Amino acid sequence: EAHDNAGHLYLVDGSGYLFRAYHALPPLTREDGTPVNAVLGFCNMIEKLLGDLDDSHRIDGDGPTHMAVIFDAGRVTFRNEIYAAYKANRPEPPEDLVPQFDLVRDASRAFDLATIELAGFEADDLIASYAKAAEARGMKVTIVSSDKDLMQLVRGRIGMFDPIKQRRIGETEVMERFGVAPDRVVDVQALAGDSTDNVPGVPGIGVKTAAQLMEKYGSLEEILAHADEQTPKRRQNLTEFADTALMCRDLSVIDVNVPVGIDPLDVPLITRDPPRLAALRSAFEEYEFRTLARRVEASGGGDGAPDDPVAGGGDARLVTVEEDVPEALAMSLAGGSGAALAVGDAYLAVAADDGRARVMPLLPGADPGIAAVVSAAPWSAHDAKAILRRGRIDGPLPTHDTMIAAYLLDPRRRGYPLDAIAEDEGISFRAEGGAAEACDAARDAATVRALTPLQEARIAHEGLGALFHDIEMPLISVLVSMENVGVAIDVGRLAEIRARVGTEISSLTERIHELAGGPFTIDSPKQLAEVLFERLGLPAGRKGKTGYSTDRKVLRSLEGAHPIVPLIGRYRELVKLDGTYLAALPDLVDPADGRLHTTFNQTVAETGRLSSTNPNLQNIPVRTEAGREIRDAFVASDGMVLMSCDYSQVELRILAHCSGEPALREAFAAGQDVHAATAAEVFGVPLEGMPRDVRDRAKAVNFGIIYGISDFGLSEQLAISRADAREYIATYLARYPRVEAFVASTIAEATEEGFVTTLLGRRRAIPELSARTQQQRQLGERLAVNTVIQGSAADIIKIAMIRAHRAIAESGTGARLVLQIHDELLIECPPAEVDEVRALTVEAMTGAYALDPPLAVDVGVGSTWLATKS
DNA sequence: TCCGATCCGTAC
DNA sequence: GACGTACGGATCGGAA
Repeated sequence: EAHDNAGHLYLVDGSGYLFRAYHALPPLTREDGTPVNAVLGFCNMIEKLLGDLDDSHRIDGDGPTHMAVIFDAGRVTFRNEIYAAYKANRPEPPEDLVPQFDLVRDASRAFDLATIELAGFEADDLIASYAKAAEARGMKVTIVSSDKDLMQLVRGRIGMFDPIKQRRIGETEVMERFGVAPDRVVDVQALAGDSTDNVPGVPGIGVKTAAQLMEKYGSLEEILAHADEQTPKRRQNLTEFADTALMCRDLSVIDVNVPVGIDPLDVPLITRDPPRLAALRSAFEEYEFRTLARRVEASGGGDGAPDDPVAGGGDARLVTVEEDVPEALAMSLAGGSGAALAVGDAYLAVAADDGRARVMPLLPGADPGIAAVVSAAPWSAHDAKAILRRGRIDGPLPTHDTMIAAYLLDPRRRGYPLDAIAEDEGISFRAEGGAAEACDAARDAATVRALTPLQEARIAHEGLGALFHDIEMPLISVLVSMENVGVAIDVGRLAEIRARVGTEISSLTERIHELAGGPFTIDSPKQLAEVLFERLGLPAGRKGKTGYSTDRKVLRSLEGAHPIVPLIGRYRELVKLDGTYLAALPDLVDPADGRLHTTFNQTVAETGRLSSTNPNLQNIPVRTEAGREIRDAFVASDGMVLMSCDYSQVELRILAHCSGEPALREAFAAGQDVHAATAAEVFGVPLEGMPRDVRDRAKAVNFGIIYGISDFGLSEQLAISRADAREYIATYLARYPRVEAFVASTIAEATEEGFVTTLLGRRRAIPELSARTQQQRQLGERLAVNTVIQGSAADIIKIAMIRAHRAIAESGTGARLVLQIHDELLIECPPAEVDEVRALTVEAMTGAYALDPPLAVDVGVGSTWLATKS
């Protein structure tokens, strides 16, 4: 505030960066054999830093006024007097790095930067001292380093910049990393240890535990004083390692007043000084850094640094970039036939018909320009959902999305980056006339524009037009809406469950270690196998690539053989819930509205299903009691209820429909329990008084059919012999001959055509069917059958989502779609409107496709997600 | 320090 | 070798 004009000192951790650069770059020598890879890395970093800082200087007036590069000098410092082993495990520097120490100091001076080192002190100490001195003079300080040891210095006007990750580090980032304020980082490190600095820490305590303890007790001393409140093992460790921890903390503290030799504040930063540029250029030429030398030359000439002309590819088409404002952009698009859009971090680009691209700068956060442009004319884009979300809007929809089109044309790809898709179609653009980021956006927009007609033609040719235009494209705005709405979660409830689960995990850990005869990492399958099968002598079962399996099936077979086995099972269950849900979900709550906002991915699953990430809300537990507690923490927002609408047996209904199997269709028509009906058919057991386990076996067979059955898989699932499994399958197919025919014809057709097709025309190529090995071909057969069924179900629920979204919107009710979990739609609804919303959603879902047997939907209402499952 | 492979376990 | 589709956490070991 009062210090606006005091200046801004940048302190570069030269030694830290030199080592990083050395390891990051391949060996590289000058013609005379001198190694220079680390010097090159260093120069590139400084160059980038100065370039970036020019930008920031221009944008917010926060650029550096002073800059110094600090190096370590010598390997022995005053810390070795305190602790002889300090950094003792740090190896001698590699041979080809040593000669670069001097070169890099020269390079630093060539940049005309204050270049500082002092015998007996680490760079960290010098940095801390200068930072403190500058702070006292009211200056801002930025420490340029990736070294976490320096994070303790962050406070007020002192921040960090990580040149590797290119991000600023303030107090918030330090809190994220260590769970405590910067000035307490040393306490956490003393507890958790740090292998790179040979700091041992206290066994069994990592950063997370250390942060929890700090949260509770406030300081290392207090934690040690209250060791008796911990579990026995931890108490012992804390007591035993108390002295080490205290010493380590003292070693880690950077708080030194170094006798300053050169004051960096005496060296103001000059970036565009001609003599400096000349010196720099000659230094680069001496190192034979030709690219850097050329860049200096160019910047000295006064013109902006030109892009590498080769970068865009030899035959790339040229797009000229022009900056514009949203109003003008929207005006120019109005009445036009369509525009291709691309959004980068900072720019929206629009490709026009004349080979030019207009770009407009975007504000951070919601930029109203996006809404203006997408509303002005028909548009297309690559990943339109991302653009709509960037603009915080859910429409108007584009007419074409190149990412989704590419997915429909080939759902087997691992990803759909625009440049890769374009390259496959022989499309290549380069852009000129704007900032690098603007050019990137412009190039993407031009690419989308060129790609669109090619894809449209292919979509039509493959019979994918209806699926694309009537299902996948309209689905985009449904997904945008659902992602924006999010789902409410009771964080307090989660914390309460977590506390309970944590206690049980601790006691399980203790008892397991006791029974094993000593501590080990239970989470490590390798160590667990060693304990179970060697130390305890239990019979080992299956082997994987690296050793004996310890998965649930193996553990179950060991039940009763040793008391440790059930404890491990329970431990696994709770650790899974803790790590995957209880610990992770609260961090992903949006502070703006206290809700979880997942991302639905429309182009990942090869069958056409959606997937959900960040967090994945399609695998929230429901099967075990402990898991259900987590589902119970998903709640309706105030004054609303949750409504869950599930398709009943949708995949088996699709199987019945596609096969035309009368017995199956009749079972559905009669409203029977289809698994029980199957049991009656296959095992000859009367429906009345059907035993649970018989029904369950039939259920497994039904699922087996859907997954593409094999005797091996079914035998594993049911823990029966392969011969018995084979028998089950044979009987099933004999009782349901049309299912057998459907499976056979699906495989035959897939083999013939090379792909399968779902009810709505979605395609998936199955190259496995013409593979060399029988194993691969059998996999192909299973994929063929499963894809038809799972993919058709995916098509149908996507239609249902569009219909339900529209029906809800038109109803004027306050309901809204919240989640899709493959065969379920979760809706948030005002209680007074439950009946209306239930009716219209059921209609939207059952009417999505004329299936025979018809689609059926089960609905549950409750105040939590769990409660909807009556 | 980072990243991929592996193992394991949640969901439908 | 392992009945389908996903996502993600933890460990471990090699590479940068």
